[in-house]
Amino acid sequence: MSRRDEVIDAAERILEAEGLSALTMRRLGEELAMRAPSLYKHVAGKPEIEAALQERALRQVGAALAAAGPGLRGLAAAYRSWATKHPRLYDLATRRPLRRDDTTVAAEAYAEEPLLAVLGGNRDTARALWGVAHGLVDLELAGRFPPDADLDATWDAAMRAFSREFLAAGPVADDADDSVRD
Amino acid sequence: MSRRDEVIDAAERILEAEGLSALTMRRLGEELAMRAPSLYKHVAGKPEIEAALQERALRQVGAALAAAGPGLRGLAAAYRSWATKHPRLYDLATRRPLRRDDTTVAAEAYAEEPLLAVLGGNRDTARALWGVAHGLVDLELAGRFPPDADLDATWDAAMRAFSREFLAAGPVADDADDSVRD
DNA sequence: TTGCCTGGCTAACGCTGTTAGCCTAGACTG
DNA sequence: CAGTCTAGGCTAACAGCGTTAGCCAGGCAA
Repeated sequence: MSRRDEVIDAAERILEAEGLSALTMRRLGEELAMRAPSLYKHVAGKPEIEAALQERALRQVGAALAAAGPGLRGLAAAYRSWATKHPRLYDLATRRPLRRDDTTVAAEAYAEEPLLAVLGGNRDTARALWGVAHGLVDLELAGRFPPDADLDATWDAAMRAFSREFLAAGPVADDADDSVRD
Repeated sequence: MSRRDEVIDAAERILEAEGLSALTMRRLGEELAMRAPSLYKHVAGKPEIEAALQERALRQVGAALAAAGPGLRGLAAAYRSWATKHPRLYDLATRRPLRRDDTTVAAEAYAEEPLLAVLGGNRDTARALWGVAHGLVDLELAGRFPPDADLDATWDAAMRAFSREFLAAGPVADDADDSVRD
């Protein structure tokens, strides 16, 4: 494992355990038993570290989705579950612009794949679905729903809506209790 | 207008014109022809300024929604339009935890009102709808959709799904081209 | 052996939010 | 009218941030 990978590993460890504000170059150096400026021998700067973590997060999400239970609800549950288990990583990965280079774009495509598979390749509905999932997770993680909100019910409402839409829109095998077309 | 309000005004101006990274205490002082430490005579610290801006943003969103065109699609269009016109304010308002005090909670309720009005008071579906809208806007603002994505089509797919769900769920008068029930 | 490159180090810079402590102008009070 | 208090400015300074410059030891290659 290259020294650079060790740096990224340590960054991930600190981020998950102590949060984004603890992820400083000096703290990172401490974790690796070196001084902060020495990190620059292995890494261009903090933005590069963050981009690497974004890429890792995308790959992890992709893997979680690929291993998800069947259909729309399985996908949604896997998404929400991964995000709430790795809130800081999710936060870093989605709450700031993605630096689009070859590796991040590849990771992005990888994460998107299971969605498209379920949706028969319909990109618009896939994006819409991603939108709900991200929106609900994002608001939940930011503590924007009132404490007494029943989020399971909220997700249920959203998924009910979307499974109808996808049934209407194209070839999706989900919990088909309905067949609608317009 | 109190001196404190002038500080918040200046902060809003700087945020909208120059972005979050430009919103520093020294820059803010400059805008008000004073030194940064003097700001602390009017405001407890930067977090308070940010919370005040969050509250303003919520009120503005609420007003935009209240003035929106009819039905679900009007609401969605108004939401997206406000957010893309005030990306930095939207960002600040939604991408970090809300400091819940009396004024922010009141502002939150105010912003939520038009949603609940359209949805006949169903909070779960309202939250789900908020989730999609926020998710799509958030991903758009963060530049997470590929440059060639047709976001109008994406919003359309989402709104189609949701108008069906709401028709099914309860008393909503929207662009009713369908009637589904399960 | 000599030279070079890798990967550590210290010192320092300019930026951030924030605190301590000083001072002055105006208002209020005896 | 004199005295006091306070609101609201100021400078100096601190700790922490990301980052750069420049130095130096160890290992490897010619």
